[in-house]
Order: sequence, then structure tokens, then C-alpha cells
Amino acid sequence: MGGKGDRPTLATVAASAGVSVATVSKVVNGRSDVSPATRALVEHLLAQHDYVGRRGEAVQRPTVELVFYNDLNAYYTEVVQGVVRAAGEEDVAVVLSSRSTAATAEQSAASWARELAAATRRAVIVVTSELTATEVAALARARLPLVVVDPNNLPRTRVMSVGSTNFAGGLAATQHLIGLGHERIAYLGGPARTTSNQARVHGFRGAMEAAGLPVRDEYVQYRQFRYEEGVAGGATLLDLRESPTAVFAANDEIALGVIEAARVRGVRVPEDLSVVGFDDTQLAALGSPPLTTVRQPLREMGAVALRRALRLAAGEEIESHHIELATELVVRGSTAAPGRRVLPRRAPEGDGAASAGFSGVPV
Amino acid sequence: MGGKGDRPTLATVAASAGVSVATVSKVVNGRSDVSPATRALVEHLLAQHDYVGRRGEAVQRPTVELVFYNDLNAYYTEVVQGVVRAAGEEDVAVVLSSRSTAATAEQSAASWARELAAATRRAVIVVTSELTATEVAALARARLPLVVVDPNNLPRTRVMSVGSTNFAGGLAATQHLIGLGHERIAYLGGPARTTSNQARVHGFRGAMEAAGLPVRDEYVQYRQFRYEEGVAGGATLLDLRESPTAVFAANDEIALGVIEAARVRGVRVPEDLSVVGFDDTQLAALGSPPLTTVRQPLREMGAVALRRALRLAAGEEIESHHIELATELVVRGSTAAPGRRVLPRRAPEGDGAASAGFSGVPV
DNA sequence: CTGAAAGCGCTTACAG
DNA sequence: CTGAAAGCGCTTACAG
Repeated sequence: MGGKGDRPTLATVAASAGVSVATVSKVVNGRSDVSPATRALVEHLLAQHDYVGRRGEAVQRPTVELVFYNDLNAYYTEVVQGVVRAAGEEDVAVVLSSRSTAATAEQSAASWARELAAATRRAVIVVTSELTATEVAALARARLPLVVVDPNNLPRTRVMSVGSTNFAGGLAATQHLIGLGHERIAYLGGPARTTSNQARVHGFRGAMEAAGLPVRDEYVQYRQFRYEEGVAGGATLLDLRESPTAVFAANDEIALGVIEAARVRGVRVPEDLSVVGFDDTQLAALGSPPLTTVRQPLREMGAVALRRALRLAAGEEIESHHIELATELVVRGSTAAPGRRVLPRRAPEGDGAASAGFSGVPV
Repeated sequence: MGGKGDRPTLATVAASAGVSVATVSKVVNGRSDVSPATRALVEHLLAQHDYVGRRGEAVQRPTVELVFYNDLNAYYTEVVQGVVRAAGEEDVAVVLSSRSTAATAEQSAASWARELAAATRRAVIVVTSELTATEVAALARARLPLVVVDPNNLPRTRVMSVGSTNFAGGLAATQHLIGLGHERIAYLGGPARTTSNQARVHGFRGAMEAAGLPVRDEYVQYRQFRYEEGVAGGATLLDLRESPTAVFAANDEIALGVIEAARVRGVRVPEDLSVVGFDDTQLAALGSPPLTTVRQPLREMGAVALRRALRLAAGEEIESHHIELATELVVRGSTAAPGRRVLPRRAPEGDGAASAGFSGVPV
């Protein structure tokens, strides 16, 4: 009786409640002309039968749109993982889509927003935003909550964003190198205008200044967050008459590029050159040597973005428009004291002690 | 006439297209038994009338579920990218979800399939399947088309799968090393039972045999497709009394692990040891040295999987249940002739010539 | 408050 | 490939 596969209908519930289909329909639609007793009974039976509405309009799990720009890379991968995992816990589906920076021109912001609204997305999460102001406005007009993860540009007013403590990370990376005894330390950064680059370089300069160490102009470069730029930038640094003994790279890809530039020149890492990255993507642990880096909690950032997005969608007022999660230094094998395996000549601030090993344990 | 507030119905569109309501219904539901001309006309009119379905439920873009197991990694990233890009072209939304191997126990296969069917997924794409036979059966019962990318286990009867020419890849990798003059070549593989491992090791053995080179038992190891296993396996190989001069690793992670094992021992790559990987994920190009590897066209595989899934969903009969896309050797910097920068002592089969460079150009 | 009856929007098995 | 016809699930105006 009642094959398990059969979706319950109003008739099913009506029969078991001993009322008419019309009455059940009224309860489902919240009409007022039903007696409290009947309503209670019917509601109970609706739940019991797992009534989900007519086919096709089954109560869909709510969906959230997760947008990345251009190509997926190791960085996106972590954020995506965090969003997907949190979405699983919240019983929300994640629609993953890519948007090329060129798409902005091809498809109007308004039509993009309209499509998302028509597809009944609860919210939109964008990673390392290239969003234009027009797009932000279009999403707002479509009443689509928006959360940006690690925005490339300064958080716009009223745009919810999730980042990490880039300044503190830059500070920690640099202090780690200083603690190992380095004095000639270079910074190989991302595009000058991005907020993450700015915060990291300020952390770098702050640490250098506090230690009374000079920062030469040619030791600070702003490039792209890419491997090739790390190779090129590393080459210019290593070919200087007086080259640095350590490089703080603004992300892992740049750091790996620096290591490659060093290898090509016969410069050993970490014996002759220490390199610190930023992000702690999967690239970092798999390097040779494994990379000392500043960990951004990218999965957590993705998870927080998802939860914030749902709260916005639920109409909650959220106190702050920007959250920063803590970064932490992860010491692996790409950093050591300068000058060939010499031990740190003074006690480091607390994280240098573990620097010779590369246990992968966050410090 | 026709007040703006009236929501268009199938009848509205049918009337303006001059076809029956039934035909319009078929178009809306993506049935295959409509002529292309009629379909095009109706689709045009649906759009023109802003048809949104009964009761305000917007016509959802069809969705496909893309399932990965456990954690996203560099390998998944490429496949996901391919699926998402192709989905964009086909105007299908991709719902990304993860399923832990443990989930199989927690949630019954039937309820998983039912949920996906209730969410009106057109099809399910699973990457490197850990699917159980029960799950496959449950999806079939729910009439959900299934496509598996690079199945870990032999393609089950009737399961559509997309892979690559692993045997040819294993052959090409090994011939490349032989062409460079290597004779003591080891194979560091994945789990013994996986089809990809089996095909790759057979390619390896085939090339060795054809060249009249012996394969020592201790030179062949089956492990996991993981970095740590590459480090451990590389260590055992390098610590042998007579260690190999080249290692063919069954994926990029293993290869990077071998390179790390070499670095720790002061063994230089490629001068003292050549290493070839498999996959050509983003890890390969960013290594130090950049990795010579066998490229699997992972994005293309993802794209093909998506398109096949849609064809299955449209009820098309598909001739073959398994497709293999071509692999190709990509020569970068981790391979060279044995014995310290000596040039290849005989002309290689055609790809060895470029082996000293690492241009990243597929050969 | 309740439900019989009419009717709406859609789907589908089937005949042509 | 098309559509007439049957039918499903639901809603609603209205009689009681």
C-alpha cells in the first residue's frame, strides 16, 4: 500500500486526515477559513507524509551562486572547498560559475543579476572580486545579497566582505626572517593597488622599521600574483650586485617562482636564500623544499562567507561589513638562518626556534 | 487585451507559435521528440513571452550535479574547471558537492539519489569514482544519467565514463626516459587495483621490454597517489644499493614527493635523477624544477563529461560507454640524460631533443 | 467551517 | 514529429 516511491499528494493527506482535498489545500496555503482543530490535524499529517508539493515544485534546497574569475587555481580551490563544505552543513546547494573579466563587457550587469534572481539564488559569493560598481549595484537592485571573499579592491561601502589579517601576516613573515638573522630582505608583491598587497607590504615595512633595518628601493617590487612574475622578480633580485638573503613573496605562486629562479642560478634554498610565501595553498606543502608561508584560512573564509550570505538572505542585520580571520605563519623548509646553515644568532621572537624543521605545524 | 499582469501559460505560447500545448510542454522539459525547427521557434517565443512556469516558479536553468570525493585537489580543480566552462556554453548550471567516502555509510544510496532527483538534476557527474554498485543502481532507478570521469575502478557495464589514454601515456613517459639514455628506471605508482595505475604500469613495462631493459622488482612500487607516498617511495628507491637514475611517477604529487626525497639527500634533479609525473595539473608547471609530465587533458575530459551527461539526459542513445582522450608528454625541466648533464647519447624517438629545455610546450 | 464541483496549468501515452 | 485526449495535482467560488 502506497509504494514508497510515490510522492504524497493532497489526496493522500486528505484521505488519512478524513477531510477533503480542498481543506488540505487551504491549510497548505495558509487560508484562514479552517478550524484550528482541523488545521492542526492536517498539518500533523502533512509533516508525517513528508508532503513536498506537486512535482517539479518540490521545495528546492536553496542555492547560492559561487563566482570565480577566469581560471580556477590553488587559491580558489581552497575557498571553494570551504564554501561547499559549509553549504553541505547548512543544506544549501552551491552553483559554481565562472565569470571572465571580459564578460563584464559582453553581458550587462543588469541581465546577469536578473538571471541570478530568476534562478532564485539566495545569495552570491564572489572570490577575489573584479566586480565593477555597476555589478554591485545591479545585484543590490535585484535584492541579491553579496559577499566578497578577499576583495582585490577596498571593500566598497555596504559590500560584505571576508578577508584575513594581511598586515599581521606580513609582519609575522618578516619577523620570522629577521628572527633568523636576515637583514637584507626583499618584498616581492602583487599589484600595487590591491588591498592585500598593500597590507602585506605595510606589515613588511613595519617589521623592518621596528628592527631598525633599512629597506632598499630595489628590494621592493610590485608585480602580479603569478609564478612567472616570481621567476622574473627573483631573477632581478638575485642578479643585483648585493642580493637579498631572504625574500618575502606576497603569495605562494610568486614564492615558488623565486625558488625556481634561485635553482636555475645554483642558489640553494634555504641555505643561500630564504623564501616565505603567503596563502598556504596546496602548492606550499608540495614544494621542494616545502614552503614556509603565511597561512590564510581560506577554507574557513569560504565557510564564513557562505554563512554570512545566508544570514543576509534571511534578512538579518549584520553588524560589521568586513570580517578578517587570523593568518598564521607556517614554518616549513624554505627558510633558515642566512649564511649556510648557521643557527640564528639571537633568540627569535618565538617562532624562529622551529624554523630549521619543516614539520608543517602552524606556529 | 492581455493585461501585463497575466502570467503567460503554455497555452499563450502555444497559440503564438501555432503549435499544441503538448509540444510546448515538451520543449520546456527538454524532451528529444521535437523537431529542431519547432524547438527553436518555441524557445524563441518562450523567451519573448518571459514564460516563467506555473505559479511563479521561474524556469530554472537545468542543473547538473558535479560530485567530488573528500577534498578538492589540483586534479579535481582542472576537471571542475572544464565542466564549469562547458556548462557555461551549454547554459546549464553546475551544482558542486562533495561526498565523503564515509557518507556512503551515513546516507543510503537511495536517499542520495532521491534527493538529487527531487532537486531535478538533469544528470550527475562524478570525478574519480568511489561510487559503490549500490549507488550506481540507485541513480539508475531514479533515472538520473551518470557520467564518471577517470574511474578508479573498471568501468562498470552501462556506466558512461571518460578517461584518457593511460597506457599510451605510460609508454610515452618511459620512452622519453629511455630516449635520454636511462636504463635503471623505476615506476612509482598508485594503488595496484586502480585502472589508471594498471594501464600506466603496463605502458611502462611495455616500453622497457621493447627496449630490452630489465625491470627489477624493487623498482616497481604501488602506493597512493599522494605527495607523502612519493617522498617515502622516493626515499626507498634512492637508498637502494643500486638506485635508479630515473623515476616515472604515476601522478604529479608523487613526482613532487620524489623530487623532495632527492633534495633532502642532495640528489639533484635532473642532473642526478630524472623524474616524470602524470596529469599535468597546475602543480607540474610550478615545481622546481618544473615537472616533465604526461598531460591528461583534464579540462577537456570535464567538458566531454558534461556534454555526454546532457546527451544522456536528453534521452539520446550513445554508442560507446567509455571515451578516452589522448594524453601527451610535456617536457619541462625534471628530466635529462643520466650522468650529469651529458647529452643524450643517441637520438631519441622524437621528443627527447627538447628535454633539456623546459619550455612547457607539449611535445 | 466544510467540501462538491468546476476549472486551470501542465504532462504523457498513444494514434497518426 | 505532432497533437487530441485523458488525466493529475491543485485551487477556488460557492452552496450548505
